[in-house]
Amino acid sequence: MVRKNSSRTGGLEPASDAKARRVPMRDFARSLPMSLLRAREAVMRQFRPSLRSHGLTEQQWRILRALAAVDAIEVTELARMAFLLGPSLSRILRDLEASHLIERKLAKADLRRSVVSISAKGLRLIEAVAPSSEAIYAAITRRYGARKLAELQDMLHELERSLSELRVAEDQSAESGEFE
Amino acid sequence: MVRKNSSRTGGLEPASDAKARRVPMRDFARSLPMSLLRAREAVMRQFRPSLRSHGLTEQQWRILRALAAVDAIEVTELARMAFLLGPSLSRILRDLEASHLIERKLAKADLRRSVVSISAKGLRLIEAVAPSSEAIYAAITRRYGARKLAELQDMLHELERSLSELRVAEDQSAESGEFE
DNA sequence: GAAATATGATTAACATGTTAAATGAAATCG
DNA sequence: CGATTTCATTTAACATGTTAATCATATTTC
Repeated sequence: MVRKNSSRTGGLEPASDAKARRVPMRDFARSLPMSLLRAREAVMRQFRPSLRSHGLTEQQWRILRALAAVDAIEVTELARMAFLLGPSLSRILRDLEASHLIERKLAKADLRRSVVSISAKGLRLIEAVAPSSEAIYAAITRRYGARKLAELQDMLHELERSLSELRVAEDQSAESGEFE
Repeated sequence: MVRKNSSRTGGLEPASDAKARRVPMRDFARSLPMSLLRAREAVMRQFRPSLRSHGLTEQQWRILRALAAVDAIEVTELARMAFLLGPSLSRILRDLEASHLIERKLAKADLRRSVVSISAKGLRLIEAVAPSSEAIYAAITRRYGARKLAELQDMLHELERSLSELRVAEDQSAESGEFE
């Protein structure tokens, strides 16, 4: 029910032929991943200039904010909080530490782990950025509507929750395709 | 109204102090950007293994699908369609061309522009990937609910639309903060 | 129509995403 | 307790995101 038309057009001149859509599928531009990507980009476009004017990337800001919410935290837990993969986090922590925005020390009980915390300098930076960040968030909320925004967040969390129960289909080719 | 507590804690031992939150702000993990990021990641986690088994990245797949929907298209328009920045697109097109999945030629009327189209090999690849891709999308729709999914997409598009009218505040520090 | 300006596309440089492999330390097994 | 396995983190390698700069071609201006 998917393989619409097997238009094997042979080796034709690609631009001087029919202008009709070849493999339509589910109108690509309106797919869920694209909708989510575009919406997130529309939001981040509002924040990036402010962060950038303070020399911060989006991810660095996420880490500093996560650290500001706790006293100290292990790297793995920080990755979960800031929703970053280990390798990204590892690099960013190295740079933030070099900038003296965070501090790091080994866990006494387990030398594999290290514990990260924000520095006084990092806190000052957060306090410098927070006002414009809050103002932007408030402007977005005003524009879109606080009620609708809360509803959207609920639906996003529910999407995330329901997909967490869906096992990913690894080698689809070897399975019959039906799961449940 | 933002600068909650200016807890300039001096040069203290960062881990042996209070465990209370220092700069709470808007509970960071539930911010709109994080919600959108997490939701999108939950969705893409379903698709990536299938794409990967065909040697495709998410972005390469977006480009091929966009190209499959048209006969030929200029690079700038393709960037708009696939929602990619010029530099990313430029690199990916170079690689896709080297793999003979796309074809490229100069526009006769304007030698600055080039026109891209999908190749027969590219079409075959799409037809090979589409079934599992459609199956995954169908599974997501079943799980979350078709009605709710459509509603979510509407809300995302409305968010994107309403933010497009919000001018970004460049140098917040130099402005009085109110816009409208 | 030559100089200045604007535009389409690419390249450069640096940061992050993504998967695999490596490294070092802790836990487990025999 | 020594070998194996597991675990936390980092490094490696490659692809993309992001902004600035470059390059070639078009357009505009005088």
